[in-house]
Amino acid sequence: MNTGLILETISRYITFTKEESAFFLSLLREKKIRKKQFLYQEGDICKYTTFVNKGCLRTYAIDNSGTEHVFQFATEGWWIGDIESLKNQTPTMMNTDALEDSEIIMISKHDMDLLYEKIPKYEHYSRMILENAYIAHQQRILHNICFTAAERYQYFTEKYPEWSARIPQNQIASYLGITPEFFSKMKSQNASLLSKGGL
Amino acid sequence: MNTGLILETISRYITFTKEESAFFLSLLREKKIRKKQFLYQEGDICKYTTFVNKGCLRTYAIDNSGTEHVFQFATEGWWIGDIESLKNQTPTMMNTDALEDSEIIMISKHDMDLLYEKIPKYEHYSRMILENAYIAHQQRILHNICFTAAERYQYFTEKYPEWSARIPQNQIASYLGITPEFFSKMKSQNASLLSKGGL
DNA sequence: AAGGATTGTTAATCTATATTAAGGTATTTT
DNA sequence: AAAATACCTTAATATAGATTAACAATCCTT
Repeated sequence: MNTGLILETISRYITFTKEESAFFLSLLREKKIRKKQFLYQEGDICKYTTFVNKGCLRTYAIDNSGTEHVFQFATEGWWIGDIESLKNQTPTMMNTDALEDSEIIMISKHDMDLLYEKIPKYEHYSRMILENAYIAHQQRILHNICFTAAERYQYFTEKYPEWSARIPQNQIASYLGITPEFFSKMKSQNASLLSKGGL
Repeated sequence: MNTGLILETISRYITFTKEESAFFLSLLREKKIRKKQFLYQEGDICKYTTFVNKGCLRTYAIDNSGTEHVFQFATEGWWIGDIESLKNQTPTMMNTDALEDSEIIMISKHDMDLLYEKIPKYEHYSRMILENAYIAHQQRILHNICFTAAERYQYFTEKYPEWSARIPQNQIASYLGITPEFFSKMKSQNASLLSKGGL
């Protein structure tokens, strides 16, 4: 198993001793998941939190009329999972699947709790990344409330240039809360504005 | 200072020893804040996290055209604050003010860090309430994406019946992401649907 | 390399919600 | 208790973005 990325990611916040590191590594399970394959489907109870080692996953919800809405993406170095389902062991309302052939590392809820118990530092790590995730959500809510679709799109490309190039447009449109048709229209309007020297 | 509520709130997750409790209490500062008074304004760097002992506060952002958008409410027993500004010591993009004459308890960022250091348990408490806040945000994002205004309103009244009765409609409309005019229309349509036996 | 599936574009029409404007009721403040 | 402010409602009109539909351009897969 390739554990370089996950250890490096964590080491940005906390430093494991040799023993702690070994214990941590003993809890990891690797998994490969093919493009389009599901990791979780609506109704499942999430037992694992997931770290992406390679590839790209997404979670999305389906509304009453059957339309998919992307909640989050995760590429190399990102954690993904429905914290609500994981924390409360309730059925998730979301689907998680792979947008590319991917390689993931999973830790079970049980082992996470063990981790918090044995390595209190890990609680600190969790708080740090939770704070970051909370902040990202806060911004997303504010943007959905305060910005137009074009403004949200611009922010997205600036914040996630790599995703902007890597992830299909219809998926990004869904994340931004607009239809692929409108996304396309918006892009071409932006382009014509630019060519006319607008802005 | 009335510290009953804050101690009870925390005791739902962790148990302080006598000494820990005394240390914790030594870090609190009480403040009274009148209706309409600001606690923070856009551009301020938030130095304190805030617990509401009595009354009601709100945070809101102002968009490019000058419209206010409520991000969160907090009544008795709730924490309120811009975690981003507090964590990174960057200027906040939001305003926090009181909707009613209120009584709050504040802890400085410095003292919070002290708390995490001296009482590692408190890190656990923070992770727990952060997880809850994260989950609430996740739901709000999904609802904004998947639901109509009427559905969001219904969910709000079910989840926060007390707020629904206590907080002015124009503020709730803002929280839901709609205008007070549309809120009013929506309500009367719901009422007429009900009176005709619909649903 | 052909055929199907997936992804992206364009354009016409539609709809949920915004905007504007006006008047009505509470609730503070003086 | 008058005046001022805050809050709520109704209705006409406007608009950002959705929906539908048709067609290109990719990309997988055999």
